[in-house]
Amino acid sequence: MFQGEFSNNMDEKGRVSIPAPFRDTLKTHHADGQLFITRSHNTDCLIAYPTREWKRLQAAVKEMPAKLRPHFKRAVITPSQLFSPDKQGRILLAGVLRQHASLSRAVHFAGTGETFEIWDKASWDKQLVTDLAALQDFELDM
Amino acid sequence: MFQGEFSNNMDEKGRVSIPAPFRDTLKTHHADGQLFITRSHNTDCLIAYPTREWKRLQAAVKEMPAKLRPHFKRAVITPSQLFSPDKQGRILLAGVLRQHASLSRAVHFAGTGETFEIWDKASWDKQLVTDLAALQDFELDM
DNA sequence: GTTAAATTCCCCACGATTCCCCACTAAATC
DNA sequence: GATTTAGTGGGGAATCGTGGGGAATTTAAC
Repeated sequence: MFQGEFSNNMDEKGRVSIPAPFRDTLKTHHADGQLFITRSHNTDCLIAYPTREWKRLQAAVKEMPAKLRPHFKRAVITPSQLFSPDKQGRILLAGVLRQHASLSRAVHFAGTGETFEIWDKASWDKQLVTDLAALQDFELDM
Repeated sequence: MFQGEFSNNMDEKGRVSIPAPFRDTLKTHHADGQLFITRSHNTDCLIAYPTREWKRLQAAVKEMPAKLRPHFKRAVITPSQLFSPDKQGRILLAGVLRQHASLSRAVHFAGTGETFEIWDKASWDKQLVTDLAALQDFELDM
């Protein structure tokens, strides 16, 4: 499980450390240790899928409304890149992906269970304000 | 049952002791002794869920209005941190959580039955004034 | 095709943080 | 008053994030 929030800094070369807890789950639960990273189709962030989840996504694409499929393929499947963290646990995010999430220096990692998201810290903070505002009057009954 | 109020001090390293009575109930009523700690979605405090209650929360997320779900996931589920108190019964809260509750030194623990809340002492005191004011003209009939 | 420049990859190194253990003090219990 | 328990502090080892150097590879330029 990918859980928790972590902020790391991207250096001048464009390298960012994957948070250690995420590396651990990747290593222990996902044999090949590889990550497919692509853009989110409806938020300003990137989503990292371990191989198993990436396959599930591809299966889901086949099930989605035919009209949306080409859009989704171009927007999400095509720009995806395969990563394996280097010995220091870092990845090098380049070009298209970095731009889509407006990544500059402060990079925010957010665990979402089977995958995790990669945000620019400022964007995340902004999003969080919106989230909390939307929940202000919500009462959870359990 | 988590019941009562307790104040402990966070040290320079960011460690806080869980009040002994809470540790006891955790140990006797919750086999794994683990705590999920996360943001409260509508108050300036943190909420600690034993595993069983955490599962109930996750079930509740599936039942909540679809519009709110992504907000709730980002604001509450993602930042959650899993703890098992160390040998001294302390935990080390991550920056994100510490900030949400504005925790500095005096940390206030408030039992709420199946879960308990973690407040900055000053915020708690302030909240209490509001609570009492709101109840000023209320007559309880029972 | 050859050379130059830029990029990427791999390794080492430093500083900060975190984790784990031990110790002290004050309060509670017997 | 002696003994246990709770909260707090600190030291040292290990881990993590981050910067930088240099080799290797790719890309661009002539």
